[in-house]
Amino acid sequence: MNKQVRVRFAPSPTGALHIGGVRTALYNYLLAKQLGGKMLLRIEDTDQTRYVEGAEEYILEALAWVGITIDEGVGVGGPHAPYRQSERKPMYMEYAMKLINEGKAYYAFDTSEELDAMRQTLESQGSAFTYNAATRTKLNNSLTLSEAGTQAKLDAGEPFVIRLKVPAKEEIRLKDIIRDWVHVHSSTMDDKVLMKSDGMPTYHLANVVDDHLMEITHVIRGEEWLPSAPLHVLLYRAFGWEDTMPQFAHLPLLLKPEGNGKLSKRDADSGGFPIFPLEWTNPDGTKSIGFREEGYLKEAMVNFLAFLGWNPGTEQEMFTMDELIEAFSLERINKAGAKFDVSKAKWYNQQYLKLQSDEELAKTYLPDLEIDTAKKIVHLFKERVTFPQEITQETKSLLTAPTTYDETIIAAKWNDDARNGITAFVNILPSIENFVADEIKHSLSSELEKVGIKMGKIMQMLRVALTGANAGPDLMLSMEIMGRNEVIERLNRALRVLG
RNA sequence: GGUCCGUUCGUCUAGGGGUUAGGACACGUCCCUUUCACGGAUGAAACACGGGUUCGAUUCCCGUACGGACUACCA
Repeated sequence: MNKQVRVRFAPSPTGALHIGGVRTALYNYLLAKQLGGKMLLRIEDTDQTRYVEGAEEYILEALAWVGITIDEGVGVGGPHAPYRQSERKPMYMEYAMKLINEGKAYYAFDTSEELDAMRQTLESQGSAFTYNAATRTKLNNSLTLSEAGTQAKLDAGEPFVIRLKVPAKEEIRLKDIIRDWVHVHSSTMDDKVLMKSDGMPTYHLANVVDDHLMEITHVIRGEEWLPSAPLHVLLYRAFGWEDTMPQFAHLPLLLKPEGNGKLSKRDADSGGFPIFPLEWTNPDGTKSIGFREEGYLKEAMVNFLAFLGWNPGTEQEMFTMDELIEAFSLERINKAGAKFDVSKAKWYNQQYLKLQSDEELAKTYLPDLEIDTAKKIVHLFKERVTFPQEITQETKSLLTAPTTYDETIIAAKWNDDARNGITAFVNILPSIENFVADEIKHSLSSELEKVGIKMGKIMQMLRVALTGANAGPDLMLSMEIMGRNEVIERLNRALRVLG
């Protein structure tokens, strides 16, 4: 009997959640739901200096928007509360002390300035500084100090950090679900800081302790964590938790749409597309656009994101959340980073927009109009736009008489036939019994037949006269929506203006 | 610089020792249509390079190149 699957999404509240973070959360969620497990949300706020007001609320709202529900964690509570690391602060020191007492970690008194200086000089000589077995015997720590000397510093309240004593020569192996075995030699690793001088744990300690305590079975996170994963393995080992260590899956990164490098906010800004799920007000007061506000549907977002780095192996492109839950597998996630190209996201948006009911769209995007009219209009525009709010915009222009007329069409098509045809049409307009598309069309064609003009000859000009534009939705339906009087008015005006 | 990870059409990707290397987006052409869009059809478009292994490598191995991540008392 396998134990229950428990996964976690563990962001830092340092600003708006990046779209890549949403994908990470999604993959976690998909796995949990598929296996009947639990999805946890833990807030990793161990760096008070980077804490940003409102970020946590943002994360919650963003996840809720795309439909990722949290079973346990910040915002919902659970048996392992608290789920905010800052509120778990005392625990971490206890665990760090355990390591110290067992000789697996040690106090270090070197200041960041001293270490920086050392790095600088070594770097200028072309080599790198690593705080590890090779160097720690020459540095200012409880390994080089006498027990009394260490205690004296501690008693004097001198600032210290606690570092992990990484074994000198050992091959660390790590099984990643996506990348298979990864080997790293401990001699290339750092004696990473576990506890900072402010008494807060670093990511590494807090993460391992919490994942263990919260009984996490799968750690699914971005590839940027792969280099420190061996350290985490060492930590599990040091605590004696190796037998219950979670499985790792390091996700490929989201890359810039063009050029090289990791996707960043700058790329999004210059490319004119969002990188955040929701609009975000930066600490300086400026706003960053969000997918939701730009008109992306959550279904499109989820489908698009799921396919960035994963695919079902079939030719099915459209997946609901439930279908994703069913089809998802960590093994089918690929290793290479994916360039983030929004054109596919737009296509998905269009597809999902078409799937929405006319009524639903009418209610949210044309709330001021009478529902039946609104539904007709939605039907007119739904398949021609990418974003739902375009329906509102298009409707506004449909319902507003044109002030200018497309010059090129006028030059090419404004002739006697057009003039006579439209005039004849205007004249029979009042006599159309039922002012609906079919009847309008019927009346128009029979009237044109009488005066001997082919419909195709004047349709373009009729459109320009009515809307000013050279392209647009079905004209008959458009006229039905405008209403008889408006059509007559617009046509008369065009006749007058164009002469 | 060091460590680790990666590399199939422009993009997202399927495939995997013998295939006409498949699909989707974007792009071109055609059809549908009163126009645009939708839809349909169709076209152009890829296995980074060099060595092995093998009867045969895009697929396996090794190098090289290129790309990425990490290299903080940030996560």
